[in-house]
Amino acid sequence: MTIQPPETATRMRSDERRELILAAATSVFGERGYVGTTTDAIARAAGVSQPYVVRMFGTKEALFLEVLQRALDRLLATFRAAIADPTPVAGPDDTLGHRIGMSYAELLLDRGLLLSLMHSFLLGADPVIGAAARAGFLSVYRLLREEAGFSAEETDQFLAHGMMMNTMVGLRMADEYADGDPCAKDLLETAMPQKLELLLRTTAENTPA
Amino acid sequence: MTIQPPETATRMRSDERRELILAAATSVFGERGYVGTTTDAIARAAGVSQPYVVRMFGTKEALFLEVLQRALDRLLATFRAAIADPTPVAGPDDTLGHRIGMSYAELLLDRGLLLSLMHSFLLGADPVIGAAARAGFLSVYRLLREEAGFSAEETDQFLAHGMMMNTMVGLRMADEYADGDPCAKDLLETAMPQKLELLLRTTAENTPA
DNA sequence: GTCTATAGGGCGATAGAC
DNA sequence: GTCTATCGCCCTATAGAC
Repeated sequence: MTIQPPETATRMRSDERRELILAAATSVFGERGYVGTTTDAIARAAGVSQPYVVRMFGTKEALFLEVLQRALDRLLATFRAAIADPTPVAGPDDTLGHRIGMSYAELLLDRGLLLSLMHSFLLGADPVIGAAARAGFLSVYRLLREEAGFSAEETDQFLAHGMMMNTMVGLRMADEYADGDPCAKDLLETAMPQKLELLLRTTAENTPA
Repeated sequence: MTIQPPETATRMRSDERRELILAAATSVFGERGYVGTTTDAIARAAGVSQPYVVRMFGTKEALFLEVLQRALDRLLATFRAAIADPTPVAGPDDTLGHRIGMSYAELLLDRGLLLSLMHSFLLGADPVIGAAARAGFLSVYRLLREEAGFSAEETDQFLAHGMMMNTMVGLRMADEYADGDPCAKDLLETAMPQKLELLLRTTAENTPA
């Protein structure tokens, strides 16, 4: 009883593996979507065997649901931090909307997080994933209304531009920008002001598809 | 030479079948996405055999690309008609943005059209589909800027709310609305003013998944 | 032109060794 | 706890009859 039970060390390791797999799954799900992702691709990205991934989470669907829940928790926590943080952001626009918007854009750095959510938003017809996705979206809506104090119109503006940003990321529109397309340049500079640099950084890392 | 060649009658029929399959494919792709859709599901929806679908379009990918192209052509034509149409719409808001926005919402009646496009917008990592999706999105952007005369900011607003609407449809958020969720009610009434009735009509038809 | 039958490959999940 | 091996299913695409 004086020493830790022997399982502790291994369980620690197991938890780390779990986090590693969840991170890999978030990335791959974000890139290829729920159906387009194979448990083998996740396993390779995490450096483990495919059956191990399935064993640890039961099913591919359960794994995706956990990725969604983590992404949502992270998103809500980020917004709450932005609401609570009294530090003003750089630049002339220091509204709460802008602060939360910038914190949203920073989530781009977590590879696949916003895209995994976005993919779930198109799976509303799926009885399990669709229900989770709707509940998740509504919880974000509620936070903005009730905790950030946004009006219905402000919330709509905020969410619409969030969906636009997710779409730009999903489209890999930054590739056109990098190729010098002037149209893509206008589009991205207007759709993601002050966030474009962040996007381009993320894209460079994600190049090896 | 006085009579039509005998192929004509059958070719007519073949074209009708082709349109039938394209309509079915648009619906199913919109509902389940590119990867989640089986050629067999499309075939059943169109009342033909699965190999016939593949034979007619070569591959599932080629079929999806044709669905995308048709959807895009339809979208661009709809916008051009709204720009050219001098008839004012009902209600106090008779800006060009509102007219085009309403014409966009009417595309909801074509089952799966906007959702098939939206699904392609998340497949930017796919070398073939991603390239087509980016080009398609940019062609819409160009039309709004050059033909509708929108500023960069107006275009951003328009597109952002379009993506928001697509997301609401993909999420089946109207189901929550129908279940009486007050949060979903606020959300939808603000995100899709004057278009909600249109959405609810579409959803009712799409109930059998 | 449209079908039935089926090949061929890939995927999620299970069994079982270590 | 993690692996290798493998089952069984499903899906795209092809072959070939009518």
